[in-house]
Amino acid sequence: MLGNQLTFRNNSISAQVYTMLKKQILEGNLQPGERLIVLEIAGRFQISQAPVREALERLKQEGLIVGQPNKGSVVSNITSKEIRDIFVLREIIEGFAVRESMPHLDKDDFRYLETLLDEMDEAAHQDDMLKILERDMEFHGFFYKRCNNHAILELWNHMRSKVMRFMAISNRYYSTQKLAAYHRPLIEVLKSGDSAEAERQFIDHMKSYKVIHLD
Amino acid sequence: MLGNQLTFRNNSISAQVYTMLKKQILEGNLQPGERLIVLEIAGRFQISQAPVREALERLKQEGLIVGQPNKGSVVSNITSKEIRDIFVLREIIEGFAVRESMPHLDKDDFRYLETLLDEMDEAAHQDDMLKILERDMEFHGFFYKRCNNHAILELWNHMRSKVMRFMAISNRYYSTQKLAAYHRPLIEVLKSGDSAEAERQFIDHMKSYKVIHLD
DNA sequence: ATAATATCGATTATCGATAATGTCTCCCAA
DNA sequence: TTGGGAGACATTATCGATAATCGATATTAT
Repeated sequence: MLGNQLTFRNNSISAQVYTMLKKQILEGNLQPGERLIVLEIAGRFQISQAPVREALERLKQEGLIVGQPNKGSVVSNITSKEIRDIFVLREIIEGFAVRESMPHLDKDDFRYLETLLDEMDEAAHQDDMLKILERDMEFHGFFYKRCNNHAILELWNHMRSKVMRFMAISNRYYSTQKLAAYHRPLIEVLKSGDSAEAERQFIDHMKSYKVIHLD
Repeated sequence: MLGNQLTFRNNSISAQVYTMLKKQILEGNLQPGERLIVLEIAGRFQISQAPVREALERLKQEGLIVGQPNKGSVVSNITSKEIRDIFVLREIIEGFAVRESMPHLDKDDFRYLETLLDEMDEAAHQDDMLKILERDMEFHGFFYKRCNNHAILELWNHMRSKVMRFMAISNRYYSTQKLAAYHRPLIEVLKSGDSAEAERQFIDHMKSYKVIHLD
């Protein structure tokens, strides 16, 4: 089920377990409802329970797994209501993030964003759903990083896991072929410098996401 | 330093340690920079390291403590930039939360909010700073709970720890005597049912907080 | 037959000990 | 004088074992 091996390079064992489990969950290899049993995981990687417990604790905090005391953990389910809530929140926040970051954007930034879209197209060509998603997250995350508000960046990191996971689970892959194309106009309006219009377009973009993924 | 005893009632040991440490941090009894040493805490409560480590892990996730690997944990510092960021975020979110919850408010809700303000006044009379803060958080939290958006509620819970902690640490207690009075007009506008005006007033309220606490 | 209780297997929660890591001091040599 | 390395110490990270808990099933009493 989890084929990978731990590499034991720089990080602590618990960090490696955490990273590996998170990856499996985000990519949908570990399905909602699937149980995560401490001794079993520890046995598979030839490690003791402690680091596994620590990794699970972190995942629990992030909401990727849930568990009642003395009853173990399962990969959490993610309802479309939850995702809808997140998209509503994004509508509110992302406009702000774009507006705030715009004044600081330069040519390199635009080039970077365009690179992301190119890679998205490339990934679409290879039907690499995960890569498409990652680039999409990176594109939007860019503004959260640049809006100079740590609370908002933190919020984004939290939302991102859930959004990625939902997209990876829900098999609504249609339209991801055209995802890059949907984004290109956004770069244009950013270049124009009209921040009110940019904010409006990002919000519309957000709304169309909701339609694509939730209706 | 930590006088309390664990009660060993319903909850797991780790949950009790977590609750107790969190309380100490939020109330400012554990100051930023203070070290949290696993063996020392375990020794004080006559328990082993495991539950302490688990509690610290949770606090770390919440941002109440920070620590580098192999170097232990200290109570995190909280900068006024961070708080400012949070207040900016609240300005954006709280208006929405109020607007969304307004249609569902009834007489009991208004009464409840008024009770909170009464208790706030009472606490001010007793110079019970902590109680004032708790009621303030409860007042604002009310709308996050009622806006029917789980992501926003979660966000609030996260912000709340930091706000409470900052207020408990910063010794800017002035004006808390009048805090309830500042809130009463908000209830009036809620009763009026004019949601655009309510949103506006809550945002203003937010802005005046910023002034009070950060300038 | 049914309800209450005892037992069992699986798993988590907790324990106490050992290994690994980082920090500090002190000593010595360049 | 100073820089750097050997230890000593403090602390975390990891370990493997035991205790506590849960759900299911078997057993007993009525």
